[in-house]
Amino acid sequence: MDHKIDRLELPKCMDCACFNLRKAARAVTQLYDKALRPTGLRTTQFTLLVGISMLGAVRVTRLAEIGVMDRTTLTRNLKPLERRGLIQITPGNDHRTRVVTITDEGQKALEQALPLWKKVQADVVKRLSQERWNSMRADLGEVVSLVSKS
Amino acid sequence: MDHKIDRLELPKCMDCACFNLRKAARAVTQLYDKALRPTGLRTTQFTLLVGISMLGAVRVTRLAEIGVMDRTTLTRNLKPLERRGLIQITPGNDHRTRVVTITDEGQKALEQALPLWKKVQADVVKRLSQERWNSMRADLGEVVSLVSKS
DNA sequence: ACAAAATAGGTGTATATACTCCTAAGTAAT
DNA sequence: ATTACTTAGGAGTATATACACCTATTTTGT
Repeated sequence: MDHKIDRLELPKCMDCACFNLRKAARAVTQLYDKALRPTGLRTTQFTLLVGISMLGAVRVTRLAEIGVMDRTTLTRNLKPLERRGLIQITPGNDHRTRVVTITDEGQKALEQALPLWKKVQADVVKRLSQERWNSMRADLGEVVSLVSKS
Repeated sequence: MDHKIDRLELPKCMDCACFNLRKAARAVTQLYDKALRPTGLRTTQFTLLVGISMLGAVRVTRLAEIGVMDRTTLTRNLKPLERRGLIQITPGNDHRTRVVTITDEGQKALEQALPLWKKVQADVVKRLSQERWNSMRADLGEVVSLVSKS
């Protein structure tokens, strides 16, 4: 019994949107994480700190929605930040909720990380060209909204 | 001491290439994983099976390179496939190497998964439009090659 | 032939991701 | 007021990801 899959079918799978997006995400993550390494922050953590700092005080579920991230994923991603004292998680007025805020330590870490992020971001955008990155970012947004409506 | 970060600095971070790529990757992964769920395969696993099936017999490091994936990540990603008997890992002629091959079980799983993948892929491409996906895929490839040359 | 260098790969550890199932607390129906 | 429903969130489990460090094997320089 030879396989029933046509030899021409499998190469098509290299066009997989999920594979190509994940691959690109892995690649840039390595680049950004390396750039942020002196701060001890991963890019995921940096992004969370930025969001928390901007929002002031935010519920867990809301923060998860913004990142198109599962709520339970966010809970786990907050752990290392809390352990390092960069954020605080306290019960909200609605006693079901938990509110996340950034600490002074967190602000300081953010100040330290910001110039490193700016450098690697500028480098990536420059090498892609600003136009290409603009259209790419729009496309990525389209992908996200497409999935949200599923 | 009020924070020294200009109020206009943080919103710029929402343009982060890493954040936007990871976010989009999370979104599509949820879509594809859901589509493949009846097979018990995650999209990552499906992609690996496709690659292994196409390449016939491939060394661990080579397979990792193709996916722009850390070698040790691949090692761990192969584990669930091996445990389910979908692939085999055997020592190569060069006794340092390990060669990965797909099993009959793996071929069968692939046959089962292929139409489900085709459906979700076609759906995504259609909703994005073929043109947009084409340009997007080219952009993603550009990102990967950009990072590889760092 | 043998020591040094290079190569292939795995383990330990830590983070990232999400599904299923569970508890607690608020809200609505009667 | 009490029950039913809904909402917010965590815990258990499993996969995904990669860095630092380790071992084993091959290649290379002499």
